[in-house]
Amino acid sequence: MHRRGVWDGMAHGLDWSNLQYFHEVARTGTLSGAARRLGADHATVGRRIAALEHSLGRKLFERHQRGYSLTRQGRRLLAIADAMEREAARVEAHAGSDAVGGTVRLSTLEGFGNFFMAPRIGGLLAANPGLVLEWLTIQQLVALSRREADITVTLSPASGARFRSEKLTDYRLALYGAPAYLDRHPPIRDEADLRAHLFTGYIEDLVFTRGLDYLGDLAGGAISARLQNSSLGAQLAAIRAGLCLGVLPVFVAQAAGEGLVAVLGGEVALVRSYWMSVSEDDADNPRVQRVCETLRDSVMAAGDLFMAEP
Amino acid sequence: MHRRGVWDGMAHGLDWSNLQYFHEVARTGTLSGAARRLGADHATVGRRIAALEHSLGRKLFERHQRGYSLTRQGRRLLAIADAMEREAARVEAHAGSDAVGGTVRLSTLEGFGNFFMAPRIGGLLAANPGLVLEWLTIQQLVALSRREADITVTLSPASGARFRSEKLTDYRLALYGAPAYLDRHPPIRDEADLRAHLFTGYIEDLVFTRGLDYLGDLAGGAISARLQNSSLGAQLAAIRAGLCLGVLPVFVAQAAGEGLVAVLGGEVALVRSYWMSVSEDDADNPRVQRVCETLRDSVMAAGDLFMAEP
DNA sequence: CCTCGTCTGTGCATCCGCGCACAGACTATG
DNA sequence: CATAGTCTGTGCGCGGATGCACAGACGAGG
Repeated sequence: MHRRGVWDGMAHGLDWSNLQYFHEVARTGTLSGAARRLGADHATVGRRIAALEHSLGRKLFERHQRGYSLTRQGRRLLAIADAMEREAARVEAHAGSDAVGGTVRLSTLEGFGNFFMAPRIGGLLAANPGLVLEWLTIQQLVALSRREADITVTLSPASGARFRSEKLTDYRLALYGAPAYLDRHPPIRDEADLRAHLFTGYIEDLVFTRGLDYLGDLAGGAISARLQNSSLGAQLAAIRAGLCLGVLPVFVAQAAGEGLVAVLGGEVALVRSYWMSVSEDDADNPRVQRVCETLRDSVMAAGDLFMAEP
Repeated sequence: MHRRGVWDGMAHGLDWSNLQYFHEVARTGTLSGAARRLGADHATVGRRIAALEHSLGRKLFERHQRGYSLTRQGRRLLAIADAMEREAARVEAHAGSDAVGGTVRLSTLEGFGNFFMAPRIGGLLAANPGLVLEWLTIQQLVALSRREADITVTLSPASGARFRSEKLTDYRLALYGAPAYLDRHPPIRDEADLRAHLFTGYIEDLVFTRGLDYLGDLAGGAISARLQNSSLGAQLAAIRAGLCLGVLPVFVAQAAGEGLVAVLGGEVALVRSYWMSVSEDDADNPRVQRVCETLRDSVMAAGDLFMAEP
């Protein structure tokens, strides 16, 4: 068995160092400049770029006499490398702060957080004067690390044994449109009629969280969204303004008030679930428990709001 | 000059490879397991973990006879490494898709996107039947790479010469509360009265986008938010529900309709700006231009909505 | 108790990636 | 035209990181 060489790539996945080199070359535009910043030789940088291109099977740079310039595919990769760089920068920044005083960090999906929980969180703050709540509203695109927050609410239980997960509730989704939109179009009688319509939905490429690809479940998957937005709030706004149809949780539509009509009421029946997860380490922290209880109790008190008929 | 060694760390920043090794050890819990997955020897993995700890000056793992377990500081680092891992995974996933047919990717801040532009985007889609719009609603926490989208709307012009930026408009912000909240509390006559109140705002740690730290500008910086949320929509919901006070763009408050009263109307006068940036490469793409025009025209047509008095 | 399988930790010889040095090409400045 | 300062690309010799082998410790299972 021979040793692993640069050109073999790694056994599993790629070498993050090469991405780091790539990022620096893309930033500075030259091998030499990147080499200076990395504390390495330009020859080394060139070799690692070549290795990365080889392992991806793609040309990332246009070799030019005066430097390197990104190809189209390189530009796409740079967006990702940028994101990694941003994370890496946090290592040094956050290294000192050990955080935590009276703060609890909670992360929830947009629908549950903004349209259900936000108006109901007052009691918790009133009853606990020392408590500061840091609340991340996450969109489907950022499958945020569960370690980033003390408590997370997501669509599926946390994998791995380091977390305790419990189901909060199931909830129903339905297809909605605005009266103005429905008046302008012929009546919709069955799923087949849907194909002629304009839809909004999540951005397909970015759907990490499994279970948010609603439209695929409709009309045999023949529907796709021409207006794709990462935010539920934007989708709601577009539907209410009468631009298009879209799938919404029933409780979100109710919270939004007037201006929404369920299309094909009974036929389109989607159900998803909210799960609450808390890290094993924090499970017995009283503050964290307090917040968990509030979430649980609020869902309980809401009765059948989540499973209501549209 | 001697060569750079593992123990020296890098000249600038840390070695991403070491983070990759760290991530794998944290995941598997053993050096040997990580080594197998990485296609390396357990001795190598152990040395690199030691090097990372040395360069950070922190102990990341508890050495145990049966494996490695994370320390408290290691757990914090893992959250970051997880995020990097997630990005790295996209490299291989996205490597194939070269995207782009008739799609344009747009990213906007939540206020501008969800509360202004979303209801006004219908004409663009109607006039361009082939166009698919991928629309990222970004929150303040994710200072998303501008390369991630074809067009971005942010609070400041893009730095660097690779982008063309233009100012869309200034906009005004004011302090709002719900009638129910204001009725329950003594009248607010000047900024000093604000100190007794409960506020919502962005998560302080995560404010990357400069210019979203509204509360710091009020009452001499003596105010801080006990309810911190990364999403404007959630803050709006909390304010409307009468839980607290908060700063909102005036046009957002107007779009939200009833249930909001401006506090200290004239005195609290905050102004920010929206900038639209487009990559140099895409500037002459007709589809991209079409979307840019729509944004420009919509803002223009809105008249003084953005600078309206509360 | 013994054996097997797993884990970490540590010398040691080896080899591969590294920095170095130099060549060739282009630009800017005078 | 000449010179100085960039840049990339390519051999070459070297040394440090790597894989290997082995020791020691622990748990499971017969």
